Amino acid sequence: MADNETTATSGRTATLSDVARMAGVSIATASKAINGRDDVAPATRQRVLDAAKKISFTPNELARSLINGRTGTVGLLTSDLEGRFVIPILMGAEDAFGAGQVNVFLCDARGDSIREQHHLSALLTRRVDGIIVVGRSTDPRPSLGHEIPVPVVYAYAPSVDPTDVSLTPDNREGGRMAVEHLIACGRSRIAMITGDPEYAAARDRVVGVREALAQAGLSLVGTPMFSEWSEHWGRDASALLLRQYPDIDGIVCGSDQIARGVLDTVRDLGRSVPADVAAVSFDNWEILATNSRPELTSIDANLQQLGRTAATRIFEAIEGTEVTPGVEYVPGRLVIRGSTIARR
Amino acid sequence: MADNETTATSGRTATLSDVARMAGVSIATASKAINGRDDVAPATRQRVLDAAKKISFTPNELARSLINGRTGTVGLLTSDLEGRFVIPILMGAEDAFGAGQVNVFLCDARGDSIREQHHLSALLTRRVDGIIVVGRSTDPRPSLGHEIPVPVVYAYAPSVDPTDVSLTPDNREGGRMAVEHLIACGRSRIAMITGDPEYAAARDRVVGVREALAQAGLSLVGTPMFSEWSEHWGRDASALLLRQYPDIDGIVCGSDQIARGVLDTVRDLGRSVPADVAAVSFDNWEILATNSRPELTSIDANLQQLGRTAATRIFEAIEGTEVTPGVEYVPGRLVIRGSTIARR
DNA sequence: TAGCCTACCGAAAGGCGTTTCGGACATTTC
DNA sequence: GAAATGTCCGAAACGCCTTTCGGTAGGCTA
Repeated sequence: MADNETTATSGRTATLSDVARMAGVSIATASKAINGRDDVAPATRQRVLDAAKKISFTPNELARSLINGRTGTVGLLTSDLEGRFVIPILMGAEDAFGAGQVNVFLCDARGDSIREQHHLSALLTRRVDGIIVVGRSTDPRPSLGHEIPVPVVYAYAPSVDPTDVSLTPDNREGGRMAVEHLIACGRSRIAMITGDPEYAAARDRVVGVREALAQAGLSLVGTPMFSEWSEHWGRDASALLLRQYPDIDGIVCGSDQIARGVLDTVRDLGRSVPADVAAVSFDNWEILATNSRPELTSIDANLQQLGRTAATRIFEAIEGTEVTPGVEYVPGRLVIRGSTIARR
Repeated sequence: MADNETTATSGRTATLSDVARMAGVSIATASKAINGRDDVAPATRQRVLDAAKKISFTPNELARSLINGRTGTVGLLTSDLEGRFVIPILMGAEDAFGAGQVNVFLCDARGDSIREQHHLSALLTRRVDGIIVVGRSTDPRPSLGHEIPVPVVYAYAPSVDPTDVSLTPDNREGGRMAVEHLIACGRSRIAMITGDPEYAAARDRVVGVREALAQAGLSLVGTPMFSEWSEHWGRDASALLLRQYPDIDGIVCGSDQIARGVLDTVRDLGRSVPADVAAVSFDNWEILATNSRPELTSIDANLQQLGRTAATRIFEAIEGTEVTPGVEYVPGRLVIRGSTIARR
């Protein structure tokens, strides 16, 4: 009677030995039966499985991990306060790993390197199989170093160390895409308004813009306007620009925010978008891009793809495949909306 | 010679027995020395600590967890595709747990209950100490049930089951706060434009708005305008409203997006914000609220606080403290900006 | 019938720590 | 000088599972 309490709710969660006892087999056999290994008679296996189901047994991953040295977990170390980049990257990683196969520890370092270090050691102590580091801009960031016993991939912000593995959006190619699209829309008097020149993203996109223009035998109208990533600057800069060069028919905006400011000003000046002036921007931040009038044509950085690739790289490194170090540039994707092509 | 390879880079990460061997003590003593327990002579302890540092030993959390039954991990199960709610909640939780003490598994169910179930069992198999479930709206969501062997707290979206522990923003109180602020700003002809009436958030806020108005001897101008959470609707609804009731001097907007539409229309109609019409909105989504002209006065849902509280509840439940079930309403916070008070 | 294979099962080691408990030795106390 | 007390350390069990390896029983061959 005392020992008859073999039901599910006995003490805490069921263990393998509970199952074994219930099925009248040894622990070893129970393990083999549950894991689908041979050397178990069909009838025995069924008995074990029934018992397992009855007490809703789930194997303890910790013990498993302890044995095979793999935890099936990955750390995502971010400094992206808003989660704007990290969430798509997380989703991409989950996709690549296969949902439920791998779980992700998300740690927010909040731009504080002490906190980052703290989280890093916590992740290592938990024996994650790999680490993805997500920066908050596309500017290169310090490396975590090479003392880390698991593979590390830098996403969004590349590592300054060329021997690390980094993935970052291809801003230069993005600039080219923007211009090529404007040209395809029949524009030729193209200007550029962008954000803080301290940002590599701002500078790289200008480079791409210039390249594409040159390739088409054109050049930028005026100089690229650098200042800050705000609607305010978009408004001010476009006012300046359109006053000085009234014949502008296309504007590349460094971000969706800037583009929204530009749209406001263009409308205030009595011009129409896209009929008179077409605008392309960057980021494709849905909340901004699809709520303006007209909606914004924007270059999406393909972050989910970036996350998938990051996860794949981690995977490869874990499997022992040689991963070539360096920065890999992930191409963006042009999302066409009303700011360049009038809806019918 | 063969066994002299006791340096850090021998095989893989160092284990406790490496430390013990190096310090010339037993594993038990090494453990005690490192964990600061008594029964170790100061000199011995130092020897062990030196050895540990030398080979940069970090205890394997998995083995630890296996012993004491606590993993120091928490699952954050979200359906919030954009990460708009989940990130502040994550940060709040990290704060409450103490950075590095507890790590958070972030799982994105993407609104798919199959995937949610998948993630849930993955979390349980990893023996998380607790689970926070984050919904994507403040509408009640299905319970995960009571079969789960660890404490569960529902954040943002409460559980439909009143015996669960839920935390959700106090939208009703938010509505009151909005109106009280408008009244304090000298407004008395107040209307409301909000989103989809299917959302509890939309309805609850209206209730609060009505209460506060009644308390001041006022009533809503017109009926609350329900439709969708978009700038577009904000524009259309405010145009309708201001045509019908030209003397409106205050508008409560159901979201920042709606408010931005309202701002556009008010300006288009030649009125000024806040001089002629003041506007208060909800969410305090920085990107929207601080980039409009004027900037938006908005009710912040205090999500970080909500995350902290959720973590605290989990903690209490883990510690065995009795947590009273039911829905706890977390008050918002009025953030005053230019849409209600002209900047000097 | 002896010998051998095969199919199935279980004992035990191992992974990495923590904790209990008892032992060895030194020091005090009467 | 014997007993009692203390200090410090180590053997071993434990947590939960996987895996190796040896053993048993039954069936088969010669």
